[in-house]
Amino acid sequence: MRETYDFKAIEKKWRERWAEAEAFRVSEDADGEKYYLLEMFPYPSGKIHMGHVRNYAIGDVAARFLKMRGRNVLHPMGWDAFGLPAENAAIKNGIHPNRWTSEHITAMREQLELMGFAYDWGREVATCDPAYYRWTQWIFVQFFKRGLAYKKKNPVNWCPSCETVLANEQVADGLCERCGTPVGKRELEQWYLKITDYAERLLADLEGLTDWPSKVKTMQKNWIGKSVGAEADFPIVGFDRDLRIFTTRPDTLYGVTYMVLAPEHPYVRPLVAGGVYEASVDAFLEKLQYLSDIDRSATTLEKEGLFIGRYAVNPMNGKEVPIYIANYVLMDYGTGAIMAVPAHDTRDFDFATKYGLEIIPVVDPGDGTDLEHMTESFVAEGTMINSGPFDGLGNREAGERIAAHLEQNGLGQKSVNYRLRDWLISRQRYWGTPIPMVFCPVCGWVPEKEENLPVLLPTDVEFTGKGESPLTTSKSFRETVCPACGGPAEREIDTMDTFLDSSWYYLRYTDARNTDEIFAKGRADYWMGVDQYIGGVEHAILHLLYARFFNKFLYDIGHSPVREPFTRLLTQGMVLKDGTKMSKTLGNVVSPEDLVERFGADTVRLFILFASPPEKELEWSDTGVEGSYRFLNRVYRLVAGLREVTRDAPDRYEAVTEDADKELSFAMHAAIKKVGDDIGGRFNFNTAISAIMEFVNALYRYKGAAANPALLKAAERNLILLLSPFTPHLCEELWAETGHTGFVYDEQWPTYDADVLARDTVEIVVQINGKVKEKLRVSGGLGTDDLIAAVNREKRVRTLIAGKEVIRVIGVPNKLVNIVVKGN
RNA sequence: GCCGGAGUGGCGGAAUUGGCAGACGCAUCGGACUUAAAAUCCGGCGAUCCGUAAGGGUCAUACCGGUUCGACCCCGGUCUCCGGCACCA
Repeated sequence: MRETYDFKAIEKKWRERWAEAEAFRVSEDADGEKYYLLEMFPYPSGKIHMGHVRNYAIGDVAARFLKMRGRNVLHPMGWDAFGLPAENAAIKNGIHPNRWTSEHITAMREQLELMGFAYDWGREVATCDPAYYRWTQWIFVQFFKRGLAYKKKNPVNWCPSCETVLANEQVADGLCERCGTPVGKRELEQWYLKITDYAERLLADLEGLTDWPSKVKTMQKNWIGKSVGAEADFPIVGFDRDLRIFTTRPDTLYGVTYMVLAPEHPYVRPLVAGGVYEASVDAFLEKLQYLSDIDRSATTLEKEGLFIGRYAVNPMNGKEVPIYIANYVLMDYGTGAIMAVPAHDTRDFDFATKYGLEIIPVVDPGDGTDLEHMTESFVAEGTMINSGPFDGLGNREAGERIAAHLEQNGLGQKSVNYRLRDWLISRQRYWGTPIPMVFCPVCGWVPEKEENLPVLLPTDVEFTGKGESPLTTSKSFRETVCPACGGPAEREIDTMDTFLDSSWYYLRYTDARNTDEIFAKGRADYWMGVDQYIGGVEHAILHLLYARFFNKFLYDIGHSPVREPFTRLLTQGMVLKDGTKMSKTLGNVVSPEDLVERFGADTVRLFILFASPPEKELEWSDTGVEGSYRFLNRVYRLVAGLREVTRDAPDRYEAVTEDADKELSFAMHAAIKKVGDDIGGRFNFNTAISAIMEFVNALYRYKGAAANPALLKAAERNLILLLSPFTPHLCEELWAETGHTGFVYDEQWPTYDADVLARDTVEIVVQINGKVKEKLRVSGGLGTDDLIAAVNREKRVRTLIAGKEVIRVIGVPNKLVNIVVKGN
């Protein structure tokens, strides 16, 4: 064994051996209960960053650990390979996106392999591969066949920089989530997926995800945004149609003092046409047109509105109230119209105050609030007033009864609304999955025949970065024949949002090479669901919601075997430098490659797992990395130094009797227990590593004592096993150097002996009035009474309580005795 | 504004069920080894007070209060920071 830890030679050697042996291939036939461990696959940018390293190191330790615990672990990797950067490179440098992407995949795969991650590369997928996107298209066709994919003309979010439309989910604060450009509106005919049909299930099934962070569940819940209430029809004076509104507060119907329509509401024009209000309404609408989406949606924006000269009739009491249009009512939620109850809604209160509108309280908080002169709206629970037959009821019950009254009298009905909108999936880009639809002048929109899939991306396109989808420039692509009638027809030229590609990849991994079907049912049945999914919290809403939606759909049509795809979810924290996110613009990026070059992959893996628990943010520390490197050297030297003693020692050790031996034996079993519990339970890798460090420290202390070679040999062996999931290259080397054959990865995880951990004597704490005064050694395992008796016998304790009145004594076995005394 | 989460030494962080606060590591200081340095090994290291010393006292987990024999942990309130949503009727 060499004197020093030559990580370069060691890591290269074991990488090659693993690859040769295809050590990480798995199949359904292997022994052991299956475990599907998945990390979110990366976009092939060409370079891995610390976030990737952290994400995949967490997964890799878990995978290796579970494998050693006897599980049949599926741990695949692939590429979320469609997307804008490749296309932008094509526009800028004339490289075809396909070449750009495959080169970047190759580069990144090498970097991942350099880290020593145990993937089954035989299942690698790339979403831009026709063998993959064929099935993305197939899923789209299934959606279409069941009426869940439709094309609709609508004002859509348009990013002028990316030159494409965006889903609502991809607009943050009115800015494009990708590039930060303010998003505008365009009227376009686009494809949508009816995710709203799944809103209720996506919401309800969150309940069952007990091993998901509550934070993520809350975010999804808020995003789906379920509101329970009622719709009601308000007749409009002198108009032939009723105005339908949605409210979550039917209890406040008697407090309605005006109505508000969204400016885009279809009734607005007919209601003002030819009248004196037409000109001012036009002016108001024009002004709104010029407002960008950000300004329009800002909460800080002053509420503005306009009376349109019409009145509506309250269906409950016949009261006539004025109709307004205002910038704070949205067309695409509810019915695009509201009843305004300023007494019990903050927004309505603001508006009413500004325009001098009537305020009628109908819910009394019952705390003496002066309802005649309200200074703010009252939105909490209370007792009904000014509400005819409903006076005196609790407002909650009144709401139920009023909603029932509406329903019975044909004035409205109970209703549920979701904030979730249908998913706009058309993108006017080249580098994505073609939408497999054909427009026939006779048959309308027809899906491509399933046997003709995939609809391949054409190669004869120009990348100008302007205007419509680059697919329009292809001579061959657009013209086709109708799959239904065989007549001349045109292909859809938009491609899919890349989020569709990543919404089902976890299913494809179960049978990644299948050319006949999306995946064999038996294989998905065996592997699904994903037992542990790991990724960044930035995907808490979009990716995870879409993936759940796709899986539910595939479940409904008999393909996915599970209702929820991801049983357990871990969202890892960001890697920070100097308290902020690493970014090129800030120039604080630490390159994994450089660090691997200087310290080796094992050191980087160890540090990134040791510095912080996985779900927390991790502050990067260069000196901390050096510390991890020192530790691995220390381990290497320790094992090298022990060889002399352990080489010829027996494999089993007899019961230990010497004190020093007992200490080491205890340290060993304690480490086995702690490391196993910490990895197996809550993924507390940082404390697991601490425990290994303590074990190493104990071994260094022991080395000087009269050594028991057989015990040392066992300790050496267990140390290597415990450390191996974290620093696999080093441990394979040490495993081989200590005379073992085969991969340490294939070994059994060690077990501990509970009897060793139950020590003969334990140190217990003696407290007086809750303050630690003394520490004593007593026999282990004493019951409460025996413990107290033992403590009472101690001279030192009797001195402590001499002359004091003992009121009470509390004993906690193996821990402490607290003596409560009076006086000092 | 609403909804989450978090506040512990110089720093990253431990404390698994209410039971020794600060494990482990980083930084730093001291010692050994060395001609010397690096590396390595050993040791000190929350604050403060008393004591020459051995040793002992007091305070301390953002802040205020409560429950309890005992609180970083549970309860009520306040502050700060981070994240998500944001005119969704």
